[in-house]
Amino acid sequence: MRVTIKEIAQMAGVSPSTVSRVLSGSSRISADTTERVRDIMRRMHYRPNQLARSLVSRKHTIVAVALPSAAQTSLSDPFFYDVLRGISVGAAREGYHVLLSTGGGDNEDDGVAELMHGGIVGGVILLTSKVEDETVESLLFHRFPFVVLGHPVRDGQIHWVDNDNVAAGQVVTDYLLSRGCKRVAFAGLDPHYRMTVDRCTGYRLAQKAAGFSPWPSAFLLEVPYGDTRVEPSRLRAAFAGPDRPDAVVCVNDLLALEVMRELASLGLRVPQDVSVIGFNNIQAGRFSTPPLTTVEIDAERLGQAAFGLLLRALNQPDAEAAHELVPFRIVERASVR
Amino acid sequence: MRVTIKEIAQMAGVSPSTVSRVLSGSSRISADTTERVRDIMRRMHYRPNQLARSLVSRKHTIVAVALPSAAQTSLSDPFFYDVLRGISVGAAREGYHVLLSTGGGDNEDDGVAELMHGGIVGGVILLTSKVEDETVESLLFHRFPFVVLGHPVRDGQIHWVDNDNVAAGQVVTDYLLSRGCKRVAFAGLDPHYRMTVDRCTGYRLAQKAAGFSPWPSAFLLEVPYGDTRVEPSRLRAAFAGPDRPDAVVCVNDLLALEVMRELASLGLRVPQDVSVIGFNNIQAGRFSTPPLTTVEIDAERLGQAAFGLLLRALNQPDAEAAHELVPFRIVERASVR
DNA sequence: TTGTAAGCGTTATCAA
DNA sequence: TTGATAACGCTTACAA
Repeated sequence: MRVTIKEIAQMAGVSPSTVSRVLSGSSRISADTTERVRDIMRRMHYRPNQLARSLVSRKHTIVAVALPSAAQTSLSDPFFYDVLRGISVGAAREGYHVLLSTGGGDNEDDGVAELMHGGIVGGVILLTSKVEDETVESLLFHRFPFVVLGHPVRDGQIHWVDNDNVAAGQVVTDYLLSRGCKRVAFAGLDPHYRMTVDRCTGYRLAQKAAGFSPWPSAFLLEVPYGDTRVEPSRLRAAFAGPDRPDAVVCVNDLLALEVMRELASLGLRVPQDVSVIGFNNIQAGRFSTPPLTTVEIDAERLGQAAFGLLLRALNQPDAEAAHELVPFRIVERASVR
Repeated sequence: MRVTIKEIAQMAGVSPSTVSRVLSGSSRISADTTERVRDIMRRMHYRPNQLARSLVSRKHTIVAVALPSAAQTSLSDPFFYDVLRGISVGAAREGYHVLLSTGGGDNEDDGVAELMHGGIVGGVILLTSKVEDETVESLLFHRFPFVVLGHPVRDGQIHWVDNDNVAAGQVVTDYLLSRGCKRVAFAGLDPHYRMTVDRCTGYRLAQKAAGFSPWPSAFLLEVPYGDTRVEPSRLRAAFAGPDRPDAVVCVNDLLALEVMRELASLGLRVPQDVSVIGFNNIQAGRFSTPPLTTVEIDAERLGQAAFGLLLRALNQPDAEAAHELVPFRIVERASVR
């Protein structure tokens, strides 16, 4: 049997409420009793029962992280782990616990609804890359604290953290151009996913700003989100003639790695013939040949920032929605000439 | 305000206990009321408060995963992600939630103690690779359900899952020998970590069984657990003379990748001059040059198995300690000749 | 088949 | 500065 507040009270010869006050550091308790109670708590290895505690106080010490419904997908993307680490670090520092929610198996809304009404957690961080309106609407309706990781489409009164993906797309393209590339392709656009759209927008802005006449439409390689490779025939087509691209911006590292592989099989050398750059700075990019130049988006910091905003939302439920942009930086390796 | 069991009861014109019985699917309730109550619950989007529920029933719907104290370390090893995925998948299927515990920052025992006495979780899976006796003793003493992932030193009455690391070391070495390697080195032994010791034992057994006279002691490269590379000078020494190894078994992939890199800088070709094999099958191994031959230890399945055992421990607290060995297999790529 | 009442371990509101 | 007492939302004997 676990030791409870009552037993501590009895042993100390005080009432449970006094013990509770000691626990919460209430000032209006004599130093004497405080001392005595503290001592007994230590000796008995007493820990307050968090369940009982939050049941009555309505303060929660757990926050949930909602992963995209397909646990299989999300938990194999290193990106999510870095984010998760950031969240746990932030949470641990503030005495919070992190609950993993993989979407319950059924639909995602259901998983989040369960979290909201289940009473276990006080708030939730949505990692789901394609935030479904229904989920967000429902969260808002119930005034349940949440933060979205990734710039949502409807970004009115909601907390979110993200990189500035437009800027990132632009910076990356500028970088390529500054290294002498003249014809830059873009791989990985999926119109349904804002992140890919934003990076592509940046790419276009950079191109325009540099005064290039539009590149062939074959340079824009769409890839359904989550797919790890460009359809080979389309890639080959884009890189066929003499007017082929001399660089590719890839929307994530995994895609970039596969593109490099495909390029090699076409007899094109990276970076001599084609420069390649990715996003996310995954571990595998350090070991490829050549090592992949990429953008460090600082997923861990994204996670920490997300937790930070959630904490704020928890403490000041009526504060205005906040946003946070986490800086990124290019990691120069050898896949760009 | 969240809808509670009382309101449902009132709306249905029954008592709270009746609603509770409907909730738990008690048989002794008329089909009529069951129907009516169910209907109202649906319409009101009612969800039982898990906190209140487990407070009184002493049944928990959350299990914890205790990561090694240094969250930084563990959450950057892909192995842990795969394990985590396995655990969440298993948990989700059984209606459980997974709580991440990064060890609270201070010492690890403290984190686990918090979990035990905090009343939030019903059991814990220890991922901590170097299980500290104190933690385990304390868990046992309090009869708190737990499962260790990794074969613990003192494996008496405790649940654990693991690969058969001795067998794995043996199979891997046999594989190398069968491909014509004659002088096999071993990198990554750390006497404090059973996993590395076991794999090394297998390596030795295979060597002996194949009838080789003992290889030079320089072939045994110790590396502190967690370190990602062999000390370069020692590696160079081992691969100096004409009697250098023609193969290396590396205790994990990251180490193998770094060894390959180092070997290249010594002017040795993989696999023509030296064959390299790793463990864990991390993503980066697919993209190295040459792609890394490795052992798939099925971390995800380890995770699922761990949850399975924990579930059993939760339901039958007095059952005997169970162990489970998860099969492994060699993933043949190009780093072995 | 259903209701009443007690209690899970804590906090919070009154009084004292 | 402290102590009763009533919740929090639920389950579960014990009655009816």
